[in-house]
Formats: sequence, structure tokens, C-alpha cells
Amino acid sequence: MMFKKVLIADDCDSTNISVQKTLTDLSIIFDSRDHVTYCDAALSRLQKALANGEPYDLLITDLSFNNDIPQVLEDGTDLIRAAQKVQPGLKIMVFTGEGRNAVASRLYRDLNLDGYVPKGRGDIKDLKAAIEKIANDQRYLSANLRMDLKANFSIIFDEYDKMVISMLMEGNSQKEVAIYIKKNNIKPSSLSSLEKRLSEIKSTLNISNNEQLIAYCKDNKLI
Amino acid sequence: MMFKKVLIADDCDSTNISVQKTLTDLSIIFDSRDHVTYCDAALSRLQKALANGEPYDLLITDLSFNNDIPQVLEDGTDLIRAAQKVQPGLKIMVFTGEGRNAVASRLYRDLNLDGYVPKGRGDIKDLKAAIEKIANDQRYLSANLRMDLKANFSIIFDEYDKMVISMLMEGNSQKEVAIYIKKNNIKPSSLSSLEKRLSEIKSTLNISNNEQLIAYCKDNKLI
DNA sequence: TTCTAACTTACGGAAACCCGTAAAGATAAT
DNA sequence: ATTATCTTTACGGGTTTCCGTAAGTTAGAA
Repeated sequence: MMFKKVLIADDCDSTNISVQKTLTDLSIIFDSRDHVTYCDAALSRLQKALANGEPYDLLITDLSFNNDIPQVLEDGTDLIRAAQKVQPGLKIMVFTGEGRNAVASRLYRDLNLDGYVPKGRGDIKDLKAAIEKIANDQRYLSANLRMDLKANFSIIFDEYDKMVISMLMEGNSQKEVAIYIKKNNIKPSSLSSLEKRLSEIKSTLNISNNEQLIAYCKDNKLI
Repeated sequence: MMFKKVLIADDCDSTNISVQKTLTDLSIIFDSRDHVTYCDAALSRLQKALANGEPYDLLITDLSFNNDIPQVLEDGTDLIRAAQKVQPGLKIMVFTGEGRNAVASRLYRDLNLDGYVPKGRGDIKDLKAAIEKIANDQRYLSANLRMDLKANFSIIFDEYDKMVISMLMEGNSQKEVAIYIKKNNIKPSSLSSLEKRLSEIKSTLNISNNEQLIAYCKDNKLI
């Protein structure tokens, strides 16, 4: 189900135009008041919309804001945390040119973001893909970020994932892996859960089959 | 269908015992005269058996022979070539401790061997697996050799294989690959052929699923 | 040519994988 | 304690993959 109401928080006008165009391309109706340039303003719009019974269902925000006016919420992370408190369940994605990728990855995990897209080559396509994924209740981490995850890949893969993928790489079928984890009392032990987890990973990484997943892991020395 | 008549050509007694035991374990009846220690003797036994209408169906041979008596066929490669002339279709595998692995790989291809197992840790298990594979009309290249194929991997993968596996790694399904090669007029263009080729590769490498195959390729930088 | 052997393709059934849904369990907040 | 939410599990149907068989094709040898 595509989004009905999207709020953009970004103090940079030029990027705003692109984002709005992207939303229009996705047939999302967009009111000029759905765009704010201060974090405090963003939060108050969220609250107001919620109070009116017409809450936003997606927030697209930058991380750094140039605050020429003093703000309670000083940057994007403040806004995100506040928004999550005010409206749990609100989908939130970051669209930013700020920061190193390593930072981005940590934020993606720590803030439990639904999507993270860095500005740069191909960002519009990236953004569109992210929005579509998130609209479908999935998470999206830009491919441009994924490349730098070698070190702290735990953001995507936990021990469970690691073991499952390792066993697949050793030639086990998914069924065999399920049998193994059942025997060793590992948390989600059903084949169904395993399938769902694999599917989730692939979806998040925009990967379409197990072969590509293994190649990705090997390329990035994740396992 | 397991082998009925196996000829062993090896001048080393100690290894012979192991090989014979392995054959016995596989329920292959073995006559002491099915073991020779000279290449010429090996060939003549092959010819005799063929003439008697009871040909051997597997030859297991070493590569180097200590020829205290002058021989027409001086080493294993001579024997193999002669045997292939005399009895086309005869399955031939090498079981040897000789030579560098790179050499082994080249031999495996150039002599069109059915199997190649180097002596060393785990060689009995290796041997058994090889015999079973070959009995089933498949080829077998020991895992101990495969590790050194980085450079001359063309022994196993040709351009066709390379492209198919690459496309799988890029997220295409086998069906999609088949459609693509059909479009581009690449030689075996049916999905069936593609399946068979993949299956053959995995069988030869003792690999049980596509995930393991991709991991193997990445590990050995084959693609 | 004609035959044989090898390769390619089509096809079908079994197994594995994918994906959605719904029930059952666990967890947390009120 | 009870609701609500999230996780895990079970299950079913559709797709893909796997693997054997058989039929068709090609290439080379007799």
C-alpha cells in the first residue's frame, strides 16, 4: 500500500525539489505544507496531523540542519527519536549527504530506521526503491552504504544469519539447516522462520536469490 | 552400476593394499591378478581381458613407475593414452602422490581423466567417493586439488559456465539465464542443458547446492 | 551414404524454495 | 489480569530447481 501522507524535513531546497518529484512520480499527493525546514516544525506537524486523525505515514528527513533559529530538536537524530515517541509505527527514512558510511550504518541500526539513502550518484532511483520497499513494510539500506559494511556487518547479519548462511555455503539445504538448529535449540528453529529471515535479508539488501546473497557475503567478507 | 572388473597399476605395494581394501569395501570382487606393477603388463591385461570378452571397466593407476625392467610404456600417462586407444570408454582414474597440483589439474583435463585423487590425508575417503562417482558416469576431481586451481581454472569452467554462474551471482534465476542465452545465440541454449551443466559442475566438485558453488567460486576467485 | 556416438532439447515428476496467511506463543504495557 | 503487539510456527499453493528419460540433432567414422 503506497503512502498517503509524507512529511519531508530538510533545510536544503534543491534536494527538496528532487524528493517531491520522486513522490509525485510514485503518485503520492504532496502538499507544500508537507515540507518543513526545521526539526521543531517537523515534530509539531506530526503531532498536529495525529491529533486531526490524519497522521503522516512516512517521514523523510535529513540529518543535519542549519539552525539559524534556536531549536529544541537540533538535528535529524533528535527529530527521529522524538517522532518515534510521538507516533510509534511511523515509517522513517533518512535521505542525507552527511556523514561517513560507517556512521550511517550505525544510525540505521541504532535508530531502527526503515530506510537510509545517501545523496549522490543514482540517489533518486535509490530513493524511489526505498520508498517502495518501506511502503511494503520492508526495510531498505542503500547499496552505496552496504559496500562499507565489511567491518561492522553486524548491522545486518546477526549470529543466527551468519550460521544459516554459512551452512548454506557448506552445501546444506534450508531444510537441513532447520533440522540442525532445531537439534541445537537455536532460537527460531522452524523452517518457516528460516525462510522468512532469508527472505527479509534478501529484500533489505535488494538481492533476488541465494546465489547473489552468497556472492555478496563473499565479496564483502561478511562471513 | 558399480564396477565389476577393476585393474590397479601401481608399483608401490603399500598403497595397493589400501586400494584393494577400498574396493572390497565397495563390494567389488578383486582378483590378485587384477593388480600389476608395470605399465606394459597393465596394457596387456587390458587387451587380454578385452579379447576374452570380459573387459575391465575401471583402471586405477599411479603416474610414476620405477622401471627396473625396460618398458615400452614408461609411465602412467603413456599407459593411459595407450589404454584409451585400446579400449575407448574405459574409465580411468589416477591415484598418485606425484607431482604438483597444477600439473595434476592439467593432466586431468588433457588426458580426459574420469578421476584424480592425490595421496595424502583423507585419500581413502577421497578414493571411495571418486570410484562411486565414476561408477555413476560422473567425473571426480579431488578437493585437495581444487584448491590450487585459482590460476588455471579453465580446467573446470569454460566461458559458458563462467557466464551462467556470473548471471546467477547477479540475481538471475536459471530460467532467466536460459532466456538470455537463447536471445544471444549461445551454444547450449535450453534450460535443460543449463541445468545439466550446473549439475555436472556440482557433481564434479562434490558440491551439493548452488550456494556452495558460489562460495567456492568466490573463495578461489574463479569468477 | 549410413551408422554410431555425443550433444542438445523437451518433458515430467519429485524435491526444494518462496511467500502469504493464520494460528499459537511470548512479551510488554495498561 | 488483560489487552495489544510482536515473534514464532504451521500449513498450503505456486514457482523454481533437480534429475532422469526419451526423442531429436549434429558430427565424425566406416
